[in-house]
Amino acid sequence: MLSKKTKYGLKALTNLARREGRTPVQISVISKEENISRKFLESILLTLRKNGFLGSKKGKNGGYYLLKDPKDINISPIMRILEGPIAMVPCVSLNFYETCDDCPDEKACAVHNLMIEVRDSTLNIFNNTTLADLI
Amino acid sequence: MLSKKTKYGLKALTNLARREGRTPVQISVISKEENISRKFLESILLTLRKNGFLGSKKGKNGGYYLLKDPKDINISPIMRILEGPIAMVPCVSLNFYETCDDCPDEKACAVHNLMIEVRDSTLNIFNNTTLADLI
DNA sequence: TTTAAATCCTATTAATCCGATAGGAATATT
DNA sequence: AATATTCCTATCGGATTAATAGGATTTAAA
Repeated sequence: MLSKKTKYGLKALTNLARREGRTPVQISVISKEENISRKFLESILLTLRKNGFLGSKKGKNGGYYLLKDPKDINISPIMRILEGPIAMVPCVSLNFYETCDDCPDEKACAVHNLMIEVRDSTLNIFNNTTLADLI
Repeated sequence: MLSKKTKYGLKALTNLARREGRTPVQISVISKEENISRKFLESILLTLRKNGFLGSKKGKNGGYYLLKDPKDINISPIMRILEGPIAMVPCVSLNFYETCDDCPDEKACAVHNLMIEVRDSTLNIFNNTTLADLI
């Protein structure tokens, strides 16, 4: 299941992507438009900014804005920052790999190989989707 | 992320599928072979049996066994019983549908449409995979 | 017929994660 | 100086997860 954090993050990003200019948009504006708890959204936008997906401006007339053109923002890294691993098991994760305690031999594990398939097909979608595609 | 319940359930089922006959196999045997907590596995096998994916025999020499040939056991319904929805958001789930509180219009939701794609590609894999394929 | 071996069933627990909230510090504009 | 905003850290309640406990029930075999 996708966390609300990820869902809200994506919605906020597409909300920004839909706008014409790059003037900062305040949290409260996005919060209202997308029906997202203001405080929760605040923490989400903060992590997106810290990870280089958003710029911000403090103080009056401040807010958040996209740093690049929506068509140049791929969603895979966004998914990884907000949701964590794209893979369904850590032992097939490309960016968050962990061994399994129970598995003596990964290559022989039925679940492992199945989940590689799922990971690849999901990743294929994400890698070919930009914010512009989401609008 | 795939729950351990699902992972263990799939491993237990493939363990049974790998065997020749249909004689009951005891929980403790599977538990040792697959490195799964005995009690936890017990509860998993119980739900699999209650949902028609396994047969069981009580008492001495009892245990669990597959009811059908592994090649006739598709994993999609197993995933749904153990893991719940295959979709990443309830609003695109075929079997566990729920509306979103925040979304005024599903069809216009960027996340919704993206997650339909992911659901379809994942489901395509599950629908075309049987226990026999997992071995 | 007794004993042992197994599943069946319900309840409980400890730990973790998630969504949300609180409250003030820092900063920019007017 | 006043106001509006992001920034930051901390916390909370509830849900979920993985695992455990303990006994009831059933079956096979000695």
